[in-house]
Amino acid sequence: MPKEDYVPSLFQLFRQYGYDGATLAKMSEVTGLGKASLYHYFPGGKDEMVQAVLAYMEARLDQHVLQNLKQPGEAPERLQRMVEHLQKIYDNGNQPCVLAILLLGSARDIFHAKVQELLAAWIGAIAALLAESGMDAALAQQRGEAALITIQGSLILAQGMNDPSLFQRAVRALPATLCCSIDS
Amino acid sequence: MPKEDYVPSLFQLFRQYGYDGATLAKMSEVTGLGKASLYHYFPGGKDEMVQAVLAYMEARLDQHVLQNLKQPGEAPERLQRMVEHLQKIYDNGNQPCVLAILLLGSARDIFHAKVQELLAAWIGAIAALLAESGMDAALAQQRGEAALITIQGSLILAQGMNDPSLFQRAVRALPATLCCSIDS
DNA sequence: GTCTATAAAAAGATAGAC
DNA sequence: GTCTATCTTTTTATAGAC
Repeated sequence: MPKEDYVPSLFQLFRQYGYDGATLAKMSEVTGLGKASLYHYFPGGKDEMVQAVLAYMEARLDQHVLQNLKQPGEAPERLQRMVEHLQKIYDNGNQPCVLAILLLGSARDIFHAKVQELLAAWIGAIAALLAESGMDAALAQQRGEAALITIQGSLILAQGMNDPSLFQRAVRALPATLCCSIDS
Repeated sequence: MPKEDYVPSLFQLFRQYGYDGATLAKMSEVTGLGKASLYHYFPGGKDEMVQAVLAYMEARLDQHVLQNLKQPGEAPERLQRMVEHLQKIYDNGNQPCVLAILLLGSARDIFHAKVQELLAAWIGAIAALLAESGMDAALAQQRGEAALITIQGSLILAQGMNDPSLFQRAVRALPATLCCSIDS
């Protein structure tokens, strides 16, 4: 089996338990591999596994989010497609974001550069879309940041209040809110 | 020394490293106490320390946030006072929220009930303030949730983009946004 | 490639002296 | 109340057989 086959399980594990909480014992459990076999696929150990997980997240973002933002169509429709894919990636608000959990906690320093890169690309793609449809560039950037604030914040709150609908409602409102011409 | 004197150091440690990342060695370091002394103050070990940290967070929320929301005055002014205290608690966006880091990761199940209680009280206080100034109760609740989404999301993004001003701008906009009468 | 076995280090926790 | 010393368990990581 190519090692990519094990990455989705590890992705799920790291988003749920974080860097310190995801032990080799749990990895062994979710992949069905012995500890020694994990080191066969990932000689660098835990850190290399997280890098693979981040690469997997990057690919999902590219395919399912950024690509949709670049498709033809009106801005709200394109944002609408992004929102639909977000629901899948975050299981309708039931699953946390792996970027957030890697930013908080002791692993922050190790992976911060990559996480920042992914967040910046995401924000930039939304800003580009809005600017393309006539919005002022600075405002478009602000709105891109606001979109990520809403996504990350609603995921946290959905976890905290045990209410995934908080995430669903928040992201469903995004297409209209981001394109809205009034106020800051 | 009463054990309360050590809680602020532990609070700082847990918000930075999370449950799994905050080891007894680090606790010993930040408090200046030996491991055995930590168990003298907190016989229940790590979990009891986190509970003390959450109680400390609850007290800060009560004193600095909820109390200000209940003071006399117009709604935007009262929200403004909350925002000023938030800047202190989160060090102008440079420090993460202990509630968020305890929600993400392996400790979620242990402390979820308490974290949910604190989030709910916070949301409820904002909703009560808005309802008091004439807003529809359901909308006020939505706005309270939106406020927490913005706070938590902007803290995540401030960490991720290494830009505390993301938090500062987001929370400074809150008083006007929450009281705004248009749209949803 | 996958396993068993094992080593080495770190973490959580306790006993008992002072 | 604080410490040193110690113990137990967990975690990370590797060696080597199949």
